[in-house]
Amino acid sequence: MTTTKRSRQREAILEVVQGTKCHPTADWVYSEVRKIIPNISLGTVYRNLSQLSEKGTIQKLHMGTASEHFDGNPNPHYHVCCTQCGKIDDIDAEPFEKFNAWAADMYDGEIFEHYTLFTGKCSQCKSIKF
Amino acid sequence: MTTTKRSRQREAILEVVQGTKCHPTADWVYSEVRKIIPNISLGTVYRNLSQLSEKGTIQKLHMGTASEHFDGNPNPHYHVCCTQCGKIDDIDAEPFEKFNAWAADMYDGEIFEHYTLFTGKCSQCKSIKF
DNA sequence: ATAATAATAGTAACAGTTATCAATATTAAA
DNA sequence: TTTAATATTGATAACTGTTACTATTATTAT
Repeated sequence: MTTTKRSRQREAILEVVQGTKCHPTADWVYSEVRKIIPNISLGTVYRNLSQLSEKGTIQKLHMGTASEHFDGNPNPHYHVCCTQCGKIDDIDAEPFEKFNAWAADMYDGEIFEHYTLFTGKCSQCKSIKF
Repeated sequence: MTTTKRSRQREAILEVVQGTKCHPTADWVYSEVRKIIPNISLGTVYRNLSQLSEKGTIQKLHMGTASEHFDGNPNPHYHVCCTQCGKIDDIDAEPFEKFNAWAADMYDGEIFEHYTLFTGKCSQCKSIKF
């Protein structure tokens, strides 16, 4: 098992991901990190985002879109995608375990976990009169 | 709004998707449809799978993998991905509406729907002794 | 200091998908 | 039935997000 060496790039990437609630894509992280390390390469961003999510420091989120999103909060929690503005909000709550039990009841195999994405309307969009 | 003309290609594609429970990718559909129409092009398969899922005849499933999967059953239902063999099983049940209510309770916006993928072990893998 | 090697920048390659376009097939109307 | 209009096709190029490659640089343990 290969040891890990620190790098200023990885630390900057982690800071960017942990410093936002926007659940960014690799490209967004790249453009932000370049403000700190202008000549960082996109490959480095991808490499470190993968490494960090494999280590469990951050999360990789599959939003059903072309590109992956990342979340600086490694704890399992749900997300709501606003159908109006596209914003991804957190729902900070423990996993809804009853759901697994409910599914297991209708499935002849075993159920381990569930990955859920909610759609909805965020509070800002909700309050816009039109 | 542009009208639709029948095509033997689209009908073959639909038959293939409706004729399997394996939740195939475009590539799998392509290789199957070629048994019926050997010179069909991959672009045609993609084009029709998109069109059919936009029309609501089939479903496009985001499995969090590189390629999209399709489901000949257009009715909303859940899926379980076996962590051992990768098979995607159906759970034929109505959406678990309580889940939306539960989420709405902790969210200051509105909740419309949820998309869930379960992980687990399918019945075949479950029965294998090792 | 030095040696070992993890990480980098830069770039090419890759996979899945979408776009382009001339030729073909389907449909509605004459 | 021809004809005209146009949706669809096969073939292929282009595009996007991501990963792989490689020589160079940075980090760490000795």
